[in-house]
Amino acid sequence: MIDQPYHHGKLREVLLDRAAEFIEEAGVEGLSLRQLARDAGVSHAAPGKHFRDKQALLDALALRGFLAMNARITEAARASGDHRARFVEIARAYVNFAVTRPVLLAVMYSTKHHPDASAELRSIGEDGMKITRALITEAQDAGVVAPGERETLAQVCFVSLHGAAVLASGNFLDGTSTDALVQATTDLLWAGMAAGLPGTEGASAS
Amino acid sequence: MIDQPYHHGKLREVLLDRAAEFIEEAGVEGLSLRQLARDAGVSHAAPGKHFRDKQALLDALALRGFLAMNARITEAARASGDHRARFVEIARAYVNFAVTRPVLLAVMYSTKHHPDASAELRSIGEDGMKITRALITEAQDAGVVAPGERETLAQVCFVSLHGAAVLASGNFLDGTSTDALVQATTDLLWAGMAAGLPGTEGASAS
DNA sequence: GCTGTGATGTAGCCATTGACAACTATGGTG
DNA sequence: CACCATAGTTGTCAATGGCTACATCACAGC
Repeated sequence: MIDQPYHHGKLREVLLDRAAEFIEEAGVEGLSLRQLARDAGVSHAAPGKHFRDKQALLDALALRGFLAMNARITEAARASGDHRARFVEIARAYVNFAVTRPVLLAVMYSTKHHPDASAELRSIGEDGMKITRALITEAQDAGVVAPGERETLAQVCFVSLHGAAVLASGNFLDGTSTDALVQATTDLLWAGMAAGLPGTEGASAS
Repeated sequence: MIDQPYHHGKLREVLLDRAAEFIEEAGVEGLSLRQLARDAGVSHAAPGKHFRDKQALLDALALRGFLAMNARITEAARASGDHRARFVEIARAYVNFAVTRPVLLAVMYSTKHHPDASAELRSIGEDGMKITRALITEAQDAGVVAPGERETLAQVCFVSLHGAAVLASGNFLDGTSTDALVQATTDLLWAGMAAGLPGTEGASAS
C-alpha cells in the first residue's frame, strides 16, 4: 500500500485536469465534485477547500480555457502570409479549439459564472477580439481593407467566428466540414471588409 | 379547499410553461422536476408520466422554442421592403428572440438532447437557415447579390447571426447595443454578398 | 528547537434531487 | 359492465452539494 501523504500537494491542478477530461467525455451536467474527489483519491469534502462551489471549479476551468485559447489565437496571428491569410489562421485556430473542446467552450461562454470570476473572464475573453482588431487595423493601414470603424468590424468578425465555432463544436453543421465553413465565413467577411476599395470587384471568392 | 380533480388535465403544458419561466429566472441548472411538481400542486412523480427524463422535458422545451423562433423569423421574412431590408428583419427577429429568452436559446442549441428528440430538433432548427437561403436565392435572381453557392452563403449568414444571437443573449457585448451589432453584422455580410457586382463600390456601409 | 497558526484534508450530517416501483383513481371503449 | 390505458400518488434509494466540527501538516516567528 502506497502511503498517501495527508496533503495531496497538487489537488487543485489534478481536479481541474480531471474535470476538463470528464466534461468532454460526459458533459458538464454529469460532473460531480464527489466523483472528482474519488478519482483523485481524496475525501469528498476536499475539493471544497479549493473551490467554494461547483461553479467556482467551472469558473476556474473557463479561465484555463480562455488562456489556452488565447495562446492558440496569438500564435495563429503570428503566422506568415498577408493580412487575409493571417485572418484565416486566426479563425481556424479559434474554430479548431472549439471543435476540440466543445464542452469547455460552452463552459467558457456560460452565463452562470460567479460575479467575481465573471469580470476576469469577461476581460480575458476579449483578447481574441483585440487581436482581431489589431489585424484589421493593420490591414486598413495597408489599404487592403476599407476604412471604417475598426472596433465594430472586429466585433462583427469575432461574433461571426464565434457562431461558426459554436455550431461547429456542437455538430450543427449537417454535412459541411468545419474547414469549409471557416473558409466560406472568412471569405465572406473579408469580401465585406474589402468592399468599396478600388479594384476589388472579383475579391469575393477565393 | 378547492378539491383538485385527480387528473390535472393539462399538467404537461403547465409544467412546460412554468419550466420556461423558471429557467429564464434562475437558469437551467436550478430547474428541478420536483419543484415544478410542487408549483403545479401535484405529486413529485407526476412529471415522470409526461417526461421520462429531466432531459426529455428540456427537449420538449427546446422544441417549443424552435417553433416560436421559426414563427418570428417567418413573419420577419414576410416584411415589406427590398431584399436587404428583409434580410435585416430576419436577423433582427433572430437576435431579438435570443435576447428575450437567453436560457431557452442555450437549451435549444444544447448538445445533450436525447437522440430521438435530437433528430427532430435538428431538422426544425434548420428552418431559419432555409428561410435565409430562400431570401438569398431571390436576391441573387434579382441581381442584388453576387451569384455563388446559395447553400454556403446562407450557412455563413446563419452562423454569423447565430454568433451575434449567442453573444448578445449572454451579455458579452460590453457596451455595444444589440441593435448596433445586428446592423453592423448584416451590413458586413450583405456587403460581402454584393461584392463583385458591378457598381457596388460604395455598398459596404449603410 | 518550539510553538501556534493558517491552509489543507477528513468524517459525518442533512436537505434535495432524479429515477424507479408498486399502487390507485379516472374515463373511455367494446 | 368489465376492462384497460392514462395520469397521478406514495414510498424508497443512491447520489449529490454544501455545511460543520475535527485532524494533520507546513512553516514562520521566536
